[in-house]
Amino acid sequence: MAEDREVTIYDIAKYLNISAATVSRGLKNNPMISKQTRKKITDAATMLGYQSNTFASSLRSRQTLTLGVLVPRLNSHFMSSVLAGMENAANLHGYNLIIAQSLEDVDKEKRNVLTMYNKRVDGLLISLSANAVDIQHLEPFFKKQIPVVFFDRVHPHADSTSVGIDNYEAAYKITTHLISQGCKRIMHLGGNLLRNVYTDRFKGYKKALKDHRLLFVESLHLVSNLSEQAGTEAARYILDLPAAERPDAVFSANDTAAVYCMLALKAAGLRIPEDIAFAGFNNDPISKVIEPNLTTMNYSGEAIGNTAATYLINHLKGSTDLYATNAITLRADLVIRASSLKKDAAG
Amino acid sequence: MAEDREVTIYDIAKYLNISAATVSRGLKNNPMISKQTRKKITDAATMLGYQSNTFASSLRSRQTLTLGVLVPRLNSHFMSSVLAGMENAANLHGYNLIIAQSLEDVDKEKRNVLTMYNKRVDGLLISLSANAVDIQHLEPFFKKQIPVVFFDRVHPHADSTSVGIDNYEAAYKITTHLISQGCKRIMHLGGNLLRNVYTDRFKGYKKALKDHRLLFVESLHLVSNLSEQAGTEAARYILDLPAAERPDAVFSANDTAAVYCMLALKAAGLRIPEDIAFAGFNNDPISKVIEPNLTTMNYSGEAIGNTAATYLINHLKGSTDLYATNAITLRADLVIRASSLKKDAAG
DNA sequence: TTGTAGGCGTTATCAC
DNA sequence: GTGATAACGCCTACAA
Repeated sequence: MAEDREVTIYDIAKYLNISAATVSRGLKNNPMISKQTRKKITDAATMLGYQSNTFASSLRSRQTLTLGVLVPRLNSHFMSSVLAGMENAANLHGYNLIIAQSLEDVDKEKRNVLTMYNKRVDGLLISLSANAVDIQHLEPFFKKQIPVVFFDRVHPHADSTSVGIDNYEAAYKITTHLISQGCKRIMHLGGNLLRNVYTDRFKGYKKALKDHRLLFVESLHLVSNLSEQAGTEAARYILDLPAAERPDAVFSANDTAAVYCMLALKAAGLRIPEDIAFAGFNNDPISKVIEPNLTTMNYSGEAIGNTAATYLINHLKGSTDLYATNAITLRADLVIRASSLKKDAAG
Repeated sequence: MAEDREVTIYDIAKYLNISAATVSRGLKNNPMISKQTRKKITDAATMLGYQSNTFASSLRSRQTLTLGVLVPRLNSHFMSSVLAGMENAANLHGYNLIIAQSLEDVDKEKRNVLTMYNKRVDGLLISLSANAVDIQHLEPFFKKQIPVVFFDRVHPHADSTSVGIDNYEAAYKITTHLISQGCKRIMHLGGNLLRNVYTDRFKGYKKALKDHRLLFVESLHLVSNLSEQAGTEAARYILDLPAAERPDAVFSANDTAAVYCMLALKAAGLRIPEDIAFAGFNNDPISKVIEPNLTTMNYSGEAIGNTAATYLINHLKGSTDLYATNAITLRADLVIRASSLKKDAAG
């Protein structure tokens, strides 16, 4: 019963007594074909239940209308916002997304890159895994001139563009804000220094200290994966410090670590911001729920995703030269909330 | 300079003075081919920079090693966990994920279904949009016997399987728990009743009321999209109620609405759980950050995603009959936290 | 164990 | 405007 062969343009052609070439053209609304036949074709197509075979088409036309997306982890608030933004942009232009995660593992990242290549994605959107030392594994793409756009965790490369925010400036602003609140011993919870987002935040933090004549203290710089657990451990670390060496503020490179650090310190009886002020990064939903609300850096994951995908697609459509722009920097705004308002709390 | 033609199995064949067929076999580790030639082939492949063309292969072999994933929204904690679980399972078995979101819009969902079909995904994983009345639009898949697995927001269909939790029982447990704490006027913040997850939670809630001789009160049943805003509006609604008609507990069908409702009520001076107890659903990260911590239903999005994808893949590989199982129900556990512990709070 | 030949469904290139 | 024909890169009977 079940007819297994696909309905092809040949079936339509036969049905209408015209050539397959004409059907192919008619289906794509090629203006060379008369309005009449075009209508006949589309009608016959729906009535025969025709559905175009994308990869037969891809094989011939050398484009897949598919973008590869490679992220460290799928399940973070920030990343899912980015994906939502990308999906919107892609969908708008008739592109699809094929998505994989590296789980912060370069080897998996490498395999994924090759898979994307084998699937002949038209372009690649990538945010690097924590421990990727270089971008050697992207060579196949560069060699074949398949456009690559980095987002968030970027890496400079002549044949690509990066989309992100100015992490240096953002961290500088946050740190300066804490200093303006009277904080003098500001701890930094940072991420893996192989990634620009974390080195830049670290540098911005140090520069702000320096500009305000505060000493950078090694023991107040912790590097971790910024997970819930890392936040809790940071709290333990702080509590174990001699009273005189305790920080009077914490600037965390993400909200998760900040919030879990706060929770543990609160449980230990410390008052925030009186005893210790806090600032995070990302404007994650939890930053608006924790008490006191967490001062943080707000920037839109959706905007980053949308921008990166749109830029890539425009390039593919030939309306933009990918290499005209090396970096696209989106805005990030300091959102001041109670967790860092030492002066108000005192007053 | 840039040689634009792809490196194909013919290039390898020519290079080694063997036939393309042998190369094709060798590349797939076909045991018919001698170990020696196999090695020669793979060596030549890497040295020539060969990368297999997936869709040329797909065109011929009629399988894409790609699964379509269709979700209402990408950017929720639950959904991104699901995706992470699916990606793990898919990756493990050599499958890829092509992902799209309907943004709760049936029409977009319909278009996406067709795109997935045109891309000839080997199987479809779908969670329905809020306002999908039927699953007429999945017919192409059913007709062609392409397996479909529903997850979370499911829909009964003879030719598919569903993966989710027992929402009815979960809601029953939650409501019973609130009743056991002495609550008598329990409000329910529910979602769109077209979706099983919300009708089942609603039914479980009503059944628990009935079993404990409590009246179901229409005015204590709100239907919304369960967003932050919906939570805040629910609080407004509660505050506007005459004192005698106010609920003494709220069971929300998700944590987001619960938490934003709590925040607004707290801001208005109500005490939780003394004045009004709370329970949510999902065990979202915010439920552990809000004060008091939110009682909720815990179930793993990753497990759901992983199970759904694994099941689908096993079916594709022929090791499972898709229709042997109509529904896979994963466990969900009540996580009791301070927000619902009226008795403790009183004591 | 390997080679030959034809076809998967579409589109590009010429013709007319 | 439309038609013939040859690719695109790979796989798989069948033959050797």
